[in-house]
Amino acid sequence: MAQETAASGERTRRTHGERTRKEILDAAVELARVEGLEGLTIGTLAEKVGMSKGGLFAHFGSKDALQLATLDAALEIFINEVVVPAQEAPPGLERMRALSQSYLAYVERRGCFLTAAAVEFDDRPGPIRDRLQSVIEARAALVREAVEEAIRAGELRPDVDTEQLAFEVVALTVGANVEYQLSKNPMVLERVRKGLAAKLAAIAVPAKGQAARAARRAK
Amino acid sequence: MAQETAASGERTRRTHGERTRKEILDAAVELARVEGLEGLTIGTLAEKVGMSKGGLFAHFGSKDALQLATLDAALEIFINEVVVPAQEAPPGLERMRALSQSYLAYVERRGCFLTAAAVEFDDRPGPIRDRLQSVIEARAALVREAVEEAIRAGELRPDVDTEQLAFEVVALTVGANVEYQLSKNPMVLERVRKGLAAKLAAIAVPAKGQAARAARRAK
DNA sequence: CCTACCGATCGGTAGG
DNA sequence: CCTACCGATCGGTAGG
Repeated sequence: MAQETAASGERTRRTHGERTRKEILDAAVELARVEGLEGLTIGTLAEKVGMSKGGLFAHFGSKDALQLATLDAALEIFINEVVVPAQEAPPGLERMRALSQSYLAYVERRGCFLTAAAVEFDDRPGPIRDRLQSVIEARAALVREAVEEAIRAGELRPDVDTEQLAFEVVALTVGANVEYQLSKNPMVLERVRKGLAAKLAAIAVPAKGQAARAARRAK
Repeated sequence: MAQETAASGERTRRTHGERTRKEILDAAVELARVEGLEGLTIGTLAEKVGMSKGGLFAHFGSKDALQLATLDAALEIFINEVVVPAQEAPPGLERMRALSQSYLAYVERRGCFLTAAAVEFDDRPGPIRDRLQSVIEARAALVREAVEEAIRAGELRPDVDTEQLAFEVVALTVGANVEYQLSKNPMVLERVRKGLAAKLAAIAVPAKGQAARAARRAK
């Protein structure tokens, strides 16, 4: 999925250009993580990658384009570190758990760029806000799918409110991210894990012996 | 609690100075809600309140001081709109519900300034970050107290993990705030309310008839 | 990709 | 509280 061999004729030139762009965007993501996408500055970024302002500017054409490209680069990291690893887990309950685990590991390593950008741009109409809205909707859909798979697989009760559960899982982890970034208290991460585990256990279809009782209780 | 009659001798002059400062800070909070505390600018703020840059600057002495004063003004609003109304509810489970309700109403009206500032400053060491950390700790303590009161009043099971429950309530509402600010989808607020209600119901000491069964189940 | 520049705005100062 | 100013930096342009 990741490997795609290009015709080697043009390779050198294009590879160079794309590497430069990638290096710029890696630095931009790192800078924006601290300063925000609005605080991201062409001058500071140029200095960080050892390039002139004009030279760097030529890569993007406007600050808006730089911000969008930076957001996309951050989303690529999100996908690589959160979504892809979870996709390797079997669909259903296990994938739900894998998604939460990989998200929390990502939060612990670098903080959730998506959350930071959403809070920064929720009052700034424009292409960045639009993109964030659709990405956040896509994330919710991803979790909903995992919930639906778990129901189809008979791992979660069929009467589970899919949207509601997906919402709670996302909100809990996002809220934990906010608190963790400020406090860096590892207990925060432990508490989300514990809370999520308890929540899933409470609505899981119980194993063998308890099944009859559970069915009666659920009516 | 809100009314305090001052000696009327100096009233005019002092009242004027404080009203000006209050007007400035009200405008600052409004501006910072959109632009962030870092995006808050002395020039823009001066223009908004119809004052010269120099004149406004003299009120605070530095941008840092202006940011801190703005944060404090926003916290005062938070206390007035979220904490105080909930304090009028009887301690325990009802106060927990009142806290969530007033917080969600505040979120619906204006968005949570605390969350926005926390996300903006979680990577910026300094007095603002320090203040945010202590305020967020104070908020957690407030919720924990309400949980403990509910346990003492016999409304929640005595084996409830106080810290864990307080964490989950706060994280869920904060996560919902993030999503709501971006989507403005009223369903988000409904889902938090539903999620919180279900969570509390699940650990509440059940009324009369169910008490024995619940006790056996909890073991 | 560079240098050299533009007008605008930044936080802050001085003098009144 | 004002005017007038400071050096630095902003996003962006031009010409190479």
